[in-house]
Amino acid sequence: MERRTRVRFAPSPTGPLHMGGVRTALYNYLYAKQKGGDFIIRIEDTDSHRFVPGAEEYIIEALNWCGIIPDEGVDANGKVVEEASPKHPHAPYRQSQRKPIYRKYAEQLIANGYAYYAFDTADELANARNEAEAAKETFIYNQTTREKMRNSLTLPEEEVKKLLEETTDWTIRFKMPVDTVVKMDDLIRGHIEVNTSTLDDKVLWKRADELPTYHLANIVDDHLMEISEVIRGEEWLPSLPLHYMLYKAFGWEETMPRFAHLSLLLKPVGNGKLSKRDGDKMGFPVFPLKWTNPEGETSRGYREDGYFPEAFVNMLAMLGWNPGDDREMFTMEELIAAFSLDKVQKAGAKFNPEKAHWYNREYLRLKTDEELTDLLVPILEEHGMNVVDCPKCALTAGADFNVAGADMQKHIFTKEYINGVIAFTKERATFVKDFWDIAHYLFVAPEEFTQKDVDKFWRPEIAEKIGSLASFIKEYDGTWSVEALEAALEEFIKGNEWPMGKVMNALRLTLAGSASGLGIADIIARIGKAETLRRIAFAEEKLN
RNA sequence: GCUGGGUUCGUAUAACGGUUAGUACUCAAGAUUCUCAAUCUUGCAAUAGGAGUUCGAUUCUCCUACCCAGUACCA
Repeated sequence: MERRTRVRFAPSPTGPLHMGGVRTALYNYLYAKQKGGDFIIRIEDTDSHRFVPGAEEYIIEALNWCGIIPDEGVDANGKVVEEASPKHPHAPYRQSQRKPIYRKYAEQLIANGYAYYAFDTADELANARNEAEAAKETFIYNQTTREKMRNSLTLPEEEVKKLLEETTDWTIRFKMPVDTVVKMDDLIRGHIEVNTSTLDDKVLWKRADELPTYHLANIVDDHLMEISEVIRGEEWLPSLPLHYMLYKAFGWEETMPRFAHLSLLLKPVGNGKLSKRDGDKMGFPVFPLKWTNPEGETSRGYREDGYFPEAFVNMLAMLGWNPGDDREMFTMEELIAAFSLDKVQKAGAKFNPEKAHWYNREYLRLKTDEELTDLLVPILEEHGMNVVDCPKCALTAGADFNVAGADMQKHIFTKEYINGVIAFTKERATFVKDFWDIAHYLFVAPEEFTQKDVDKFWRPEIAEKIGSLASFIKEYDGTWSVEALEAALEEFIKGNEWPMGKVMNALRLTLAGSASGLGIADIIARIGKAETLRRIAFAEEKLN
């Protein structure tokens, strides 16, 4: 029997989506798209105490930034769907709004002997745990202890009835069978067996807020929404037997989804899973987008740090999955075509920030100069630069453009100029914002000079030569191009039998403020003759 | 503690039971250049340990060690 592929990503809106969560969503999405199926978003907000404002919106925006677009559960405006429609037949997709659905399923379990009412208060349970702890044991609410607790299995029928009507803090618990081996299959991990005697009687439904717990809501909704595969984090593996038992108790074994448990993302060094703390300490984001929590604390995001979404997604996809060959660069389309659950790694993957950088650099090189120009313009404007589309448009009245298209005095630059800067500095950058650090002196003249380089290169015997060099540049009337200038400078310096390296470094110091950086001819060709002479004069005055 | 999962260079990973255990990132050296990057070349570096099955084990089985998760009226 052919079953339509329907998978879901079911986050809990208790905070920003962690990059591990993004990976889970991504794998679900890739799987669904490859099979021509549906990728559904469902919000699991059954814990009324842990709701965080803005978290749901954040999650959807983050997935959207990554290009992980849901087919169902979220509408075109990025809102979680509340009203059923042909495209979203299972609305609402927020579990808190599905509240009325769950109780009858819990009651059905009781009617069939798979669950029972439990009247133990939070205090009673806490006491039982403390006592067990004192005796160096772990309290577990299961077949060995439920006989001693207050529930519908131990209390007289009359009292149960009374408590159900008169109290509001009871729960419905699953009655875990004794000594039964649950045989499970995981798409990634293979066959797993667990004995039910090691499991406890999980709470399925709470009278206090009339909401189900994760386990009940999850099974009921996956069934109702006709989910074919559940791809989720490894933290759920221990509850898989319970979920199998629930499908069986409901009589839904025939349509039970297949399960795949993904390993966790681990911290780059040391042991343990990746946490926000690691990111702060080592200088990388753990969230896709910047997040400000209700207390006002902010966490950096990949987007705000300057990562391209394609690079972020590509990097994430390769953490714990491989295509079976040596390819490393994948578009979303290529990922969809190549993805396979049996190539997903069983062990947890340590996140490597350096590889993330590498991916961004590769994607930056793939962008055209024009695309990068558009991305760089806002950054230049933040630094006080003015960017115009063309030398002749209205805005540029009064500007005096050099041959490269820049007015260095008024800080007005044409897009063509920026384009040219990007073209020859592209392979030095990892992020778009790097262009400023790499080439800021192609926009503004240096006012300070690196002391270390001054000490090393601004020696009297060299400094005196810079003056003659300035005269040479002033008199130069050849082609104003990188190649011609480079040849002319070399000929002049070598012709005078001056030390090439020392003179050039001293010259770069005057032009760029530092001895290391872009090629001399590259700088001069772009800033123009007037600006070159001005900078040399300024440096001579300041350094001599 | 108990239950479950996991273990190939520093990291991510490849290898029908038969390879000099491959690739990428990082790192190092060399080439190149006016410097710094970039680029190119080369290099460093791994099957957790022990038994067993087999002609042969990274691959299959068991034990040990270590790591991770779960052990909530949280998801």
